[in-house]
Amino acid sequence: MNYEEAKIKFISTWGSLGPLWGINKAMAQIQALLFISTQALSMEDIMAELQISRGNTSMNLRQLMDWGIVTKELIPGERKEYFTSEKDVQELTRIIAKERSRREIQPVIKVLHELSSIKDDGTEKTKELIKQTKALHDLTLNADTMINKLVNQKQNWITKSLIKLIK
Amino acid sequence: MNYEEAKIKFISTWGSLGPLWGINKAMAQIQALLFISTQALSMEDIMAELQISRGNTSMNLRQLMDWGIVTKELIPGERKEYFTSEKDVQELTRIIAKERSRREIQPVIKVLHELSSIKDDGTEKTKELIKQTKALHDLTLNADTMINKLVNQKQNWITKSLIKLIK
DNA sequence: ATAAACTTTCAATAATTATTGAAAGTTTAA
DNA sequence: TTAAACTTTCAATAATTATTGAAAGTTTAT
Repeated sequence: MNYEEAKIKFISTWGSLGPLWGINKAMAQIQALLFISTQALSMEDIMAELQISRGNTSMNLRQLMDWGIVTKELIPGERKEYFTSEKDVQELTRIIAKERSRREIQPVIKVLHELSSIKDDGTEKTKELIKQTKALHDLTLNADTMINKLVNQKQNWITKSLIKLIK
Repeated sequence: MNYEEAKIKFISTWGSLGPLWGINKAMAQIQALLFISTQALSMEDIMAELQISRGNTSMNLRQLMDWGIVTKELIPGERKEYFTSEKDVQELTRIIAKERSRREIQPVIKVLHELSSIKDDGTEKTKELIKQTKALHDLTLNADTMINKLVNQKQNWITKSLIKLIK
């Protein structure tokens, strides 16, 4: 496998993994392309490389910038805007975990808490609802807290954690 | 908020969370319904409660059974099949984590490993590709290993882990 | 102020994914 | 063996989500 083949395979694999961490295919592919690029790329470059439209490129770049994964880079003397991706995988992980926690997990925790606090009318079904939503609330809250703790330790978090846990 | 309102809210909230852990809305809703139900439900019951078609119900129940989250329960003297969900959130977490690791994370790890092993032709771009796919490979592998370790400790895994990590 | 170089927006369209419902299939009881 | 009770399958359709491309917007140089 040569460089070009490997690059294509990387972009398509990483793109298909996108939905797993909650971003769409094009967005993941743009990020993948920038992630392995040795220099900042213009919108034209990205469009040409991924064969996607200008509008699509623009919108997805915007989203990636909102997430803080991609940044604009202005090259002196150049009119075009150039883009680069965060290159440190640890930092990438931190950003994604934090964003997903905020956007998706927190609201669910709130609802589960609310539901587990409804008035117990003494019926079996109400007791079950309270019990189970409470269990999910505790689990979700704990998992979220743990992920954030792990992810906020900037250095070698996974390695460190593994050593502590597995030993 | 009374029981009925709480039930509806729970099912819809949990349903919307489905995509986050990789299952579709109807599937998540069926699981949610069974999760808080005090007895096993028939296909008719599920269809009526969630207002979804027979085919949809059948297909999604099948998938949930494939995942090992829902089990058939045959009630003596009854012709219909009845369904129940795993009720223990820890066990639920273990099943989901294991399945997702197997179906989605493992294949990506394999590809990343393959890509990080291409021949270094000495060019900067190839070096960068190798370096970055290797970094992602290591991260993904470590994260996956850690999740599986955590999730296989059957008892109080999150609590235990938190104590170790935060202290 | 004007025009060239560039980016963003968004209505239209395409692609994907979920859902339906009726026909085909299966199981059980008599 | 037959028929009733039930489940599964799958082609058609609906709903959702992603993508395009051209018009509108913005910035910069002169």
